[in-house]
Amino acid sequence: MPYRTTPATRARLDAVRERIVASARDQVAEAGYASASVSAVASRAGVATGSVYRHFPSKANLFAEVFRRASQRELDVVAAVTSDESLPPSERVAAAAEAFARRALAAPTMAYALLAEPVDPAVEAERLTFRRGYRDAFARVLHEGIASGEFREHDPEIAAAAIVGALGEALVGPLSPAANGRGARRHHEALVAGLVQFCLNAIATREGKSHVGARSHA
Amino acid sequence: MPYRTTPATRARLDAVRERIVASARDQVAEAGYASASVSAVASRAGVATGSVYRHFPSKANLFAEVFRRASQRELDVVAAVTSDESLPPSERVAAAAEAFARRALAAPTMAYALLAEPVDPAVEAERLTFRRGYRDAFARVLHEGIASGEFREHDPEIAAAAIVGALGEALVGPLSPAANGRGARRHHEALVAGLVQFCLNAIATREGKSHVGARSHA
DNA sequence: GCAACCTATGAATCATGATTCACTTCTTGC
DNA sequence: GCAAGAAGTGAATCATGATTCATAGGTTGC
Repeated sequence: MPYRTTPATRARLDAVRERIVASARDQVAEAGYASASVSAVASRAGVATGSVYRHFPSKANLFAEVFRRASQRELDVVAAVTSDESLPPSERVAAAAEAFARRALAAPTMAYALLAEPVDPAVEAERLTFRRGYRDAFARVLHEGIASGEFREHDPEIAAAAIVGALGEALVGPLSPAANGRGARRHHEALVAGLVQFCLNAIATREGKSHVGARSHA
Repeated sequence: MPYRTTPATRARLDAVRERIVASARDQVAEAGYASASVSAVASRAGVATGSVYRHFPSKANLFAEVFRRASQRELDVVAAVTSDESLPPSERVAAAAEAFARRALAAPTMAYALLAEPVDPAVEAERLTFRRGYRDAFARVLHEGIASGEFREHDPEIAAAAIVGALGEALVGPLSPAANGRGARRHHEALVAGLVQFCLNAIATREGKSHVGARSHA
């Protein structure tokens, strides 16, 4: 048997695969999904177009992984906040909304791609999965808050979906490619504060303290 | 001058154009934008593929018109409600949210196409225009409600965008092609009521009456 | 009926970009 | 160094679906 892949080769292969994923991610982060053709990604990664297909069965598959990883990172942040038992539910909701918005505004092209840019159906499926993840994360803390009396009676699933939608929609304007350079820090601060307030108002009972803190989760 | 288009010919031409628009609309309403190829629309309208191009410079242009008309009808309903001076602001918001949700649920495939399905950039632009329209309609009534003290102090633009997003996101699940046949009337009623309540809570001051009426705007 | 000149047709063409594949270039174990 | 086989290459191929265009069929005014 004159050839058998050695661990060293395996490692090099893995590194190339990783470089392709990173290149795809960077391409999306810099210029959006629309700009991310297979050959653009390949040449950015320093490999030939065809080589991409030695590591991924299809473009859709590659980008599903790219989106999955990027979305997971975002979801992890939000989920960590919503399940932080050291805080009362209302503060968790506020901090999670704030983290979501702040991080999106800090990486607008990527956020737009993850949230709203037209993508392959397979990638869209990935997106839907994470939307549900956000919904679930919010739904859990809403449930707790209702049980503790801190939040009004309501269907946590519906309210959670509404919160996710409210955050997404209010951010898509500022994030969209059309809104380039217009976003002064000033606007962003008001936007974040307004969104946090909106979410809290929608769910908290009256006496809820109106947290608009500046805890950073970026 | 042996030929000059007569009014009769003009009328026939206009009728064909209209039939093409209607066919395109019906195709989207029945099977979504993805199914609406130029030839599908043409054959549904009973004309040849090429004939479509005698009335529209491009597919994007045709569908921009289709989306514009359909969206305008929806927006008109919502705007009529939000500007109905015979009602207090909170009831206008509630009725508008309810109308939006109910109408979307009544025509799910079309609603999904108008709200969330991937479309041509030119059509997407049309969609954004109408999103802004909804936002403006809500923003106006929010502004009034704030002035009258019925609503909390807040930035009407941000809250309006959040309301539009909340409605859209919470509806997209039930509307999406994946959610076929699952939607019992029962669920829909709870969803509509939940959404109306969410929107009202988000903006009204505490003493606001919690309207969950069944006024039909379908 | 006829010249002039629209309108309709739908198969062929184009454009885009993903995917393939015949070939070249490494790696490995001996 | 060499044979066996893996990995890399990138130009050619494919797929999809919008768009064009040479041709056929209608209208109009006289």
